Amino acid sequence: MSRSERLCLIRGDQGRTMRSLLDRIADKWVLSIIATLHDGRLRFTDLQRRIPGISQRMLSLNLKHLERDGLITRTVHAEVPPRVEYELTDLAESLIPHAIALADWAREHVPAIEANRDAYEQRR
Amino acid sequence: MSRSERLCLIRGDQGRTMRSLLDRIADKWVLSIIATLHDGRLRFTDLQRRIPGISQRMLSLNLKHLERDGLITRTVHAEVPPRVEYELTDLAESLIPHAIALADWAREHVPAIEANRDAYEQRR
DNA sequence: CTGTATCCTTAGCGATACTG
DNA sequence: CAGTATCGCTAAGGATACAG
Repeated sequence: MSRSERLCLIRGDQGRTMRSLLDRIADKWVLSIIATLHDGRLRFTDLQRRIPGISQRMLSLNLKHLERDGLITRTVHAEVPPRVEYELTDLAESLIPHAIALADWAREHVPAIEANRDAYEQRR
Repeated sequence: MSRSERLCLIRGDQGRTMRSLLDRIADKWVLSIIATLHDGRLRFTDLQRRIPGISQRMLSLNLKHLERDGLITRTVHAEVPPRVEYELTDLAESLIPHAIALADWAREHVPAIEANRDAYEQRR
């Protein structure tokens, strides 16, 4: 498949698929949650402690969305007090290399972007 | 650099850089603009015509942001009527392979995600 | 042709309080 | 412990009108 054919997926009506993905992973907290769960299975409170700044509400909402999309599993243990554990699915794992690739690009190039931005602000 | 070190860039305070990138490229229209400009230099109206649904306001705003960040160049030709052309910088070009990689992942896996979502909605 | 300004509605999200 | 419910603020974004 040609480069431009593959690019087509990014835009127009064909871009629905790509948008669907971006809408999911670009949420403010989603990548933090996925990266944190990459360490292994964790329960609600552990996640909240490991992700500084996230509210209970946002953690709950995002976990539900990720579960709905099949990116994490939610396991309830029949205990008192309740214990609920979250874990990445293979689907989510397969996304991690791409996240890392993007992170690498960011590490290399974002400083240049921020320099451009600062210079731009100076000029006005 | 280890996998978990590279993942660290995604979360917590170290994640500023990654967020900065995501905040840019995950905007509703940014990837469409970049993909469209990948065909070559284009002027304002051409861009608007090739990106269905984008409003004049959003195109203008996004182009300004992308220029500010050094991802596109803006060239004004001294003519009447005015002609302004936009073009990707090398910085933006270096991002394209990653966008394509993500698009490929989306093409392969988003159908599964949407199937999961539908099944989930059925259950409730 | 290439934008900017203004208005307005909606979506995201944090804070807080409450529940099984 | 693991959430849900409610409220209120803010910012994103579309529509429209206007301007250089």
